[in-house]
Amino acid sequence: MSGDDTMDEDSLNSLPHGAQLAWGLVKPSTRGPKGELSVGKIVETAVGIADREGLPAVSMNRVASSLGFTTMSLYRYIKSKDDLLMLMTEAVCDIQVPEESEGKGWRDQLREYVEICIRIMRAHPWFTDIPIMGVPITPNNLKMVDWPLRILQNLPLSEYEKMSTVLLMSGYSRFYGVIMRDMDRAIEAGANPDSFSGLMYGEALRQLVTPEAYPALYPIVAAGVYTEDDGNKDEAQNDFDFGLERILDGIELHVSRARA
Amino acid sequence: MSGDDTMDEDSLNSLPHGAQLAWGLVKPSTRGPKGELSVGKIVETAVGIADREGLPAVSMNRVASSLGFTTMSLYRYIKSKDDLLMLMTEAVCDIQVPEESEGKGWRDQLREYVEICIRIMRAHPWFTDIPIMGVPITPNNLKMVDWPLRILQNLPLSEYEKMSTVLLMSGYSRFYGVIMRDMDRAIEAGANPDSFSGLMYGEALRQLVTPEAYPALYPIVAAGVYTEDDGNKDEAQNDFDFGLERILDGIELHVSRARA
DNA sequence: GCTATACTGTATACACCATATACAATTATT
DNA sequence: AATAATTGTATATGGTGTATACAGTATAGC
Repeated sequence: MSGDDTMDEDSLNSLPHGAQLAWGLVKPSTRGPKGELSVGKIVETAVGIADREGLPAVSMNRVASSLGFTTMSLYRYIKSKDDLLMLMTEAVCDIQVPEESEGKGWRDQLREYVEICIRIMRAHPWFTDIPIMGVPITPNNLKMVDWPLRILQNLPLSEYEKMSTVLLMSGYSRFYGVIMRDMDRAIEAGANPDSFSGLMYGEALRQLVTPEAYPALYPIVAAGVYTEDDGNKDEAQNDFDFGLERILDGIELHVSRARA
Repeated sequence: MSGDDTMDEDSLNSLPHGAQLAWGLVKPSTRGPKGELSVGKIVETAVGIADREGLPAVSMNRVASSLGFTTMSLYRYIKSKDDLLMLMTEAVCDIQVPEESEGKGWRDQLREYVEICIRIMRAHPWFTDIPIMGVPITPNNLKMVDWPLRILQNLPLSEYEKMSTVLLMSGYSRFYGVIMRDMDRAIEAGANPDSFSGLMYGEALRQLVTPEAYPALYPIVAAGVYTEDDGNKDEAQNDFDFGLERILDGIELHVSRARA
């Protein structure tokens, strides 16, 4: 009945405009000239700029003029810049979720999940520059929640625990995504020889971090383990794997306890 | 000899100006009128504004006029806004590291570390709005690295593993700091009745998340487990504890393996 | 087919933002 | 007393997101 309809409409309209666009809830208009632009083109252009020049380069003006239009034309398609940012994250999360690879156990599958999360963040270094506004509410982003939940499906965990586990995994991904993004940036800056971008922080810290004030950190800084902006990727990979395996171990332990 | 001195000076000067200030490396000037402002006052004011009105409210103009000065006066003390942000994070990390509480084991101590990290982020919700520019290089922030390293000191882990573990713990803290910050914000917005701030997302998602497209997520959304912006803090606390215990379990397992 | 309507892209304007620069006032050193 | 450094300020520049008003255009209903 129509009462329900309007109620549904209302709750759908309460979504941010970006989310409404992502879900295909915005009806295309028939009257008036058909738009030469499109939400898709705008988002694609914005992602391209962000990929090449970083998130700060993505201004409404920049995106519009890249497309050969004026700034304000974008607002005929997108209500605000926040909506654009939401759609950008949505666009790069349009991945193909692997088939329910029967052979692999949940550990391998979770590793795969984390790996793909991080691949997204490294392919689009601006990704983690966009602050988390809240829980995912757009289709592709929700796929990135549904997928790991499916991996955990047959484990003896409560739904709260499953959700917690997914949060844990995605949090770990995001955190290391940030670290690897920073590392990539440092390497890139290092490749550019005339930007000495503070790779000498290590030397400065070696002077400032005294054994008295920082007894546990001192040997690490002294050994150069702390500031390896030099791009020792293998070590970062080891760090990453180490943490991931600890988390998986912890989950496995919990699962085996629950089974007993 | 003077050659070494200038080299040291150089490496110290390579630090961002904010870090130089934090380490007390900037010599006060003798000539000219003594400043009526001070770096301390500026940072304190900025932190106060951010605490009360959020990070976007912290503009150079706002900070300066709060102190009764003009915008540009701040630049006599601080080179850039980035430096101000760095000093803000430094200021709120000026915590007292607990004594080497002999009674407690490393698990309890790590829990304490995470707890304090999160307390900082909740007391200063803007904290996690500041993007991580790189590895900590200021005194108080380094204390927050030294402390957990000290907790791990006597465990049979390599220095790389210790560093990885600290990264893991601080990453987990930060991730949940973000979640709890968002939750606090949602509650605050909910307390303000005329801002219906999208607490109806749950209803919208219940329409959009179908069992076909999101088989594993569907029951969670349907049960209302997913979107509890309603401020069910206990559940968040459970989620948080659950993840933390899994991580600690994983570390403990690794340690006991290393011991064997 | 005509008209009313809704939509398009644009131009202009506004209120911010960080910060470069020039300047007068002030103070310690020479 | 003269010099030189440092302070706070006023002004200006080039950026940001976006509200608003407007002219042109394509469709819907008559």
